[in-house]
Amino acid sequence: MNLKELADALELSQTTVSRALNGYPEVSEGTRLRVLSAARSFNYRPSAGARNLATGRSMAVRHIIPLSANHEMMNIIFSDFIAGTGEIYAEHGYDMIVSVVPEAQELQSYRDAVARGSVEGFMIHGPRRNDPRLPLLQELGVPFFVHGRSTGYDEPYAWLDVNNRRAIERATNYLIELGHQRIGLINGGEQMDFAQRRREGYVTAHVKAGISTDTTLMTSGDMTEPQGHIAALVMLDLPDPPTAFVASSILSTLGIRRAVESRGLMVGRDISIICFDDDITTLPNGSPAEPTFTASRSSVRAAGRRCAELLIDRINNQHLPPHQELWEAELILGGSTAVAKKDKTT
Amino acid sequence: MNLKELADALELSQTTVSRALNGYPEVSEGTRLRVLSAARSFNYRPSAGARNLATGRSMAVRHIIPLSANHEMMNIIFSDFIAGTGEIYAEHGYDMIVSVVPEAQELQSYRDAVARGSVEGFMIHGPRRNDPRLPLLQELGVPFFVHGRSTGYDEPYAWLDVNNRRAIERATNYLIELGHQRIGLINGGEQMDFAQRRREGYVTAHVKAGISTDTTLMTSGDMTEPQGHIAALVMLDLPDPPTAFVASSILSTLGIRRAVESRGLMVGRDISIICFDDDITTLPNGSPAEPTFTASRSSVRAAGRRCAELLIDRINNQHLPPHQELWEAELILGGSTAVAKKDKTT
DNA sequence: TTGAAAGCGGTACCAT
DNA sequence: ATGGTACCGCTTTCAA
Repeated sequence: MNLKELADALELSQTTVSRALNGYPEVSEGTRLRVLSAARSFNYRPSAGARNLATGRSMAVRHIIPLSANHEMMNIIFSDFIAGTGEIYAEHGYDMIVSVVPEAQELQSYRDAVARGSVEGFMIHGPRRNDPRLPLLQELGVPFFVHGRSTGYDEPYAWLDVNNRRAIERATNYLIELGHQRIGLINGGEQMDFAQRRREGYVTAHVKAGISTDTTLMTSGDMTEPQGHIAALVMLDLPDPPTAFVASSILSTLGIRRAVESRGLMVGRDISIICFDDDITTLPNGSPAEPTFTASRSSVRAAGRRCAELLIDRINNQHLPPHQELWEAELILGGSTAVAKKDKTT
Repeated sequence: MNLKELADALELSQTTVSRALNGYPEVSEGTRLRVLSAARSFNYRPSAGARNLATGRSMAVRHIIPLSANHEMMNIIFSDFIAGTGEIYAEHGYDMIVSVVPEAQELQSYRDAVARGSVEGFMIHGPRRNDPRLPLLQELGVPFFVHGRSTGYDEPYAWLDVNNRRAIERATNYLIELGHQRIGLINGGEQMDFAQRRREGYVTAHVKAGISTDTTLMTSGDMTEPQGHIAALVMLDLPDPPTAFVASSILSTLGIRRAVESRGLMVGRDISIICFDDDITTLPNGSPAEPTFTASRSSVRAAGRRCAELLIDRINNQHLPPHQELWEAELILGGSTAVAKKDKTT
């Protein structure tokens, strides 16, 4: 069923039917009702392609995911983030196109999508320092929204980020206040901007407390269970091992806990852990009432929802200066932190 | 740059340019080369909407993800699966549209997408028993491909599934051969067809070995770390606890391991575990050389790739009978299984 | 081998 | 308040 057929069935012109369907005011209430009910009964939907062509709007946004040896992108966080964005897009009638492309073609994919007019805006995942995508999109003049930030790109652009530096600074500082002096950092891959910021927060807390940092206590990599496990084992076996850990992900944290327990130590008694908790649906941090881990928490799903809203705003208000939003993570007290034991340091 | 402008620049007709670009044979080699090089230098791409309208093909497939209290769909497995499908779609020039919709609107979303002509086919995730999506799509006459199967729907349809029943039967049987008599099943949500099949495999192995099953040793739910942890704790505290576990997910398995260790027991010595391992990128089962857990393994990412290929085949060959493909999981021997201790049963 | 022109299914301007 | 019609940018039939 297309517009012409619907109009014929109603003995009206396509114009009137189109207007009625799209909520134009100049249609009489009577005909509007007739049209609406006929459209419903025929299950009429305007053709996406035709509308796209006629209006120049595709009602679609694109998430381009590079596929590479570096799998940071397609990680466990991704599904919660796009669950959040997808919800909002659907509410606003937008389609979410997820393109998985070889890393070498990543930038060209942006160009192609713009040239084909298949998309009204882009969501940028996992920005790196000096991320080449931002100047490219600026040059292409297409709306985009960044989940995170890219240090080194100084033009104004639209983003939402968690205050990763402060979150980890606070977390680290909390451990320091508990008396910990040797704190291991098990960070995400430091090509990621957020991981850099977290490391800065970790370092800043040390500097402010007058504690020197130790590179043997700082590691980074893909945020997986084995990564946390291996990194923690190495640190625990140092001559002067850490009494606490700060971790970038709850997944790494599961590995850290295993390492701790395998050394006959107990988390929350012998060893403290604070992690960054993205509040992932399938990786809950214990129950809300009783968090397993003390954590700096910020829901990545909520972030997805907000990013999607802001991308849509951006699309509809391209003349406005880009909106930027910084979220503070929440420090959640769980069972994984305790006052440092004094037996080592005294 | 559109076709008309490109044609004008080349002093050719749109027709010829279009033909040259689309590889029609009647264009002379000379003009074809000229056209191709001009298209490249102008970075010309045909408008997606216009082409869609003219050809009736949208070059897009849709994955509809219901959003509900039941979050099984948007789980950690999802990201690897769509990483796989996305790769293939991109290679074939298809867009992957991911729609996240409230559960109540799920079926209507299929109707809408078809009516709007925005899609050439659907990928069906996580089929349940008597899944209403299959008859609906059959009725709509649109190509679809099912990752998994739906018991209770008897028309032929295209699917790819892992032989979940046999995988878990073999896993269970392996434990039985090691002397285990009390084996806990920590299954995924049994509204899912695959979870039902896994339970059948578990039961079958018991029946064949002449061991009676015990409902206190069978549980199901969302496949998360806490689920595995809680379920395993409950079973370990039974008067007659299991000496082994079969788990549906590596995520649950992490929780089981924690429960085991918290009772002062050791995995692979006191307690054996076999899990189903989807070979998730961010949840590797140890290293390939040294798997942490004995597991029944089948890569969900590879499945995604194959499903996408088969969906595209289906779209291009709708007259053919639907292709069906059953994969056998591979039994991987890891460090989590051992001969049952005799102290309890003798 | 090339070109003219009629759609594809809408939207939106200009009339009435 | 309603209708006629010229696009939107491409593909494809028909003619030359």
